[in-house]
Amino acid sequence: MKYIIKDLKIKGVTLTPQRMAIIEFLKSNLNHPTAEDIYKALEEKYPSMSIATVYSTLELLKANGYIQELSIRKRGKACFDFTSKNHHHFLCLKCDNIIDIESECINTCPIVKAGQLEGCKVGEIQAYLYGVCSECNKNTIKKNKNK
Amino acid sequence: MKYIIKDLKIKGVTLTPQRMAIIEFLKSNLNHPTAEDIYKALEEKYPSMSIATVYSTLELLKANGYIQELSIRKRGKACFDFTSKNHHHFLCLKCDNIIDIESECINTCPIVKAGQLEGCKVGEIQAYLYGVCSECNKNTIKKNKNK
DNA sequence: TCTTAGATTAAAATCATTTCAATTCTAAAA
DNA sequence: TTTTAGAATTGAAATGATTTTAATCTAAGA
Ligand SMILES: [Mn+2]
Ligand SMILES: [Mn+2]
Ligand SMILES: [Zn+2]
Ligand SMILES: [Zn+2]
Repeated sequence: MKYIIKDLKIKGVTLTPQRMAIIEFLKSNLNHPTAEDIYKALEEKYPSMSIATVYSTLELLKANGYIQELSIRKRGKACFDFTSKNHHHFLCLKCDNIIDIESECINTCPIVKAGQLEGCKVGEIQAYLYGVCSECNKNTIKKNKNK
Repeated sequence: MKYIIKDLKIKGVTLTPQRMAIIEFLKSNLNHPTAEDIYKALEEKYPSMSIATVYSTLELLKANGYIQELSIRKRGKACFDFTSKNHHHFLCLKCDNIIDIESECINTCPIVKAGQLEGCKVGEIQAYLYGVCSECNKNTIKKNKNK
């Protein structure tokens, strides 16, 4: 974790209290928070912080490869993932929770290696699955029983 | 193609000229147009058409499973795909073109079948790849040679 | 013809994100 | 330590995609 701080310093990035707080928050909240989530969580401790700072810091962290931005919510807010590791995501359309899915699938995906993308340089990959999570499924079953 | 018209009629959906035009446009423009693309393309023939009609028709078609909505552009416009077939998408970050990638990968993806999603009901799957397309790569090479 | 539900429209509203100009902070030089 | 220039932060305004609203239109049935 500390390596980010060191790393950013080496790159000449100024580590302001606001940036530190945002990094700290992301580090301990791996549940894919939105910019607003971060802003609201920090406003008690940093009442003067602006949402613009949150966005610019997220941009900075993304540009340096520390976080990933997900556009899993169609027409909704972006959310952020404090990792550079490739993995899938599942969005529950009932409770809006996002579940991480670890998988080699993406990296070993035959498409990326050969096939329809000759000549293309592939950087980022995001796979989004949509449905109803097990928790919400349980609740649905309960409700049906009560009828 | 005609089956959609028939299908929608059976479902009791009114097929207005606007809706027909939008369906027709989507049918012959499989390059993932945005709502605005559709609106602009049709405004000559239907000068009175509203962008709200485009959005509501897209919603209707999506709800009935005729089109897919892609959120591949982070913080950008949604775009639409006149197919229910599952496939990947590649977005070129230089020219903004989207390339279709056919693949069994998604359906046969081991994650979906077993693993971390027990109890979850998975509906839609979208995989987005980001990078530079072969065309844009060529241009980059040319530019470098001229230096 | 009259009625009614649904569809369309233009305009206003919403909401996430970005931009802007003014102010404040940081870090390095003097 | 003081100065200073550049970078970061702030609050507010602007932007842009999408949604909502209220009025109007249209087609089918009574
Ligand atoms: Mn994740
Ligand atoms: Mn496609
Ligand atoms: Zn759920
Ligand atoms: Zn390209």
